[in-house]
Amino acid sequence: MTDFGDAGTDGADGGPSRPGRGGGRPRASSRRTLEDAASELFLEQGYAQTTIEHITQRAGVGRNTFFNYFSAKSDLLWLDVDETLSALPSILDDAPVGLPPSEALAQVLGDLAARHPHRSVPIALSQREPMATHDEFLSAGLGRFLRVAHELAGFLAARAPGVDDGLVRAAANAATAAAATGAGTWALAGVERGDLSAEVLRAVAPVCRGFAPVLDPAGP
Amino acid sequence: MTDFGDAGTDGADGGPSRPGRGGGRPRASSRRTLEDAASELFLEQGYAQTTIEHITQRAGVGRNTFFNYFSAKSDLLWLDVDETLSALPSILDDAPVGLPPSEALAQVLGDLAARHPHRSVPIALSQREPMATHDEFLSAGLGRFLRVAHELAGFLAARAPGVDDGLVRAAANAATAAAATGAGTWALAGVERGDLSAEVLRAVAPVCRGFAPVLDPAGP
DNA sequence: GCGAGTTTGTGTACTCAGTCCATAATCATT
DNA sequence: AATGATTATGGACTGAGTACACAAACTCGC
Repeated sequence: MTDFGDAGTDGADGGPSRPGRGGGRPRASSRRTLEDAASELFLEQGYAQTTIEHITQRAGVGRNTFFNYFSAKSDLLWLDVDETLSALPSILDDAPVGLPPSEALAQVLGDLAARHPHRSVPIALSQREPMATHDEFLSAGLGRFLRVAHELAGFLAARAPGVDDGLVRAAANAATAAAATGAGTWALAGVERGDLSAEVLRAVAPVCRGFAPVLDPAGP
Repeated sequence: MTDFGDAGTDGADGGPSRPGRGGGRPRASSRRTLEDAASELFLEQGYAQTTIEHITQRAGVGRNTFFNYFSAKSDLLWLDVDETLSALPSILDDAPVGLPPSEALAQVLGDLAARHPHRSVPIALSQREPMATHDEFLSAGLGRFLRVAHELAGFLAARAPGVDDGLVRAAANAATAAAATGAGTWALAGVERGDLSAEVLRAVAPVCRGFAPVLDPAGP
């Protein structure tokens, strides 16, 4: 359950707090090493069969070091997703102010999807069959879902003042659910998947259309 | 992670499989006892501080008996919710066939909410502050969300043949998210909350309106 | 160089959820 | 009774996550 705000757009760091960089023992370049070891092991034997000890052994570090870089095993399932999601705040800032809220909502989610690296399907989904609907997968997924929805709700509340708070949150949650659905169908579409952004927009558009009369100030 | 199909509309049983009832050691009426013990303890000391051993000790049964009735500690957070959700299949069956799919979707969710006992706020939400966004809460919540959404998607797919499967799932997921949002605001609305069904419909209606042009056969 | 402060790595020990398995208890049926 | 089915229970185990103390490695000021 990392904060997904620390994934960094460049792959430089992440992991323990490194505020001013004032000295101290240097990292053993462990985070990337751990990610790679975990990816290998998940491919070889599956997520459930891979223990944290396995991962740290292959990475050549102690077991506790794992928790210096990740707060849960399930974080490993969403590595690329977290990096993409970390861009959400800046995308929200960049959204043009002239746009009606319902359209801005769709555009923001489309832009976020466009930022995702092509062909990068999260391990969570490649490991979906063996783990079915098991707890870690679900917990980690909903945690991310709620964070996105919460940020969107704040965005909408600022752009659509005066609108009932319950409806704002309903719009944010429904849009997030639709976006996640679109991303899911894209990820599971096999080798020749199309554009992630297009798929997300296709799923989100009806939701935004439906909430337009509620969110937007005055219809045309 | 019980199947939430076994909660039974009458409070009779639930727990281990009891297909034909052909004899065998009778239950020590433990399920209800466990529920009560857990509720007391959660109120007294909070969810996180209450271990399964505490619950079973107060209930006067062995620790393993707990897992005869619940598959996870987090099941205790959603007791009434599970009972309400178990009515979904029959509600789906009873939905009038003449209705356009988008309207049937809204009606089904409203009917489901209407079935929920008044004033019954799930423990999950009363324990929300102390446990914040902790894993068990999230995992259990998303599991239930996905089951509802999956059933709705099947319902919609049958009622709206020919519609793209991705859009059907997007509609089901978005509607479920909106419904859950409505239920959440209702539950957190304090002492004088209004009608759950009305709150759910208010949140779901825009989603269904938005998906109407996609789902319904031929607009007027 | 040398110590002070800081950050990361790591070993030990612990709690607790959840699983597995063997066995005892209690019923209905024959 | 003997049998079969079902539930209760105890013991042993795995593995995630936490807490804590301490060692290792670096920077900076002196």
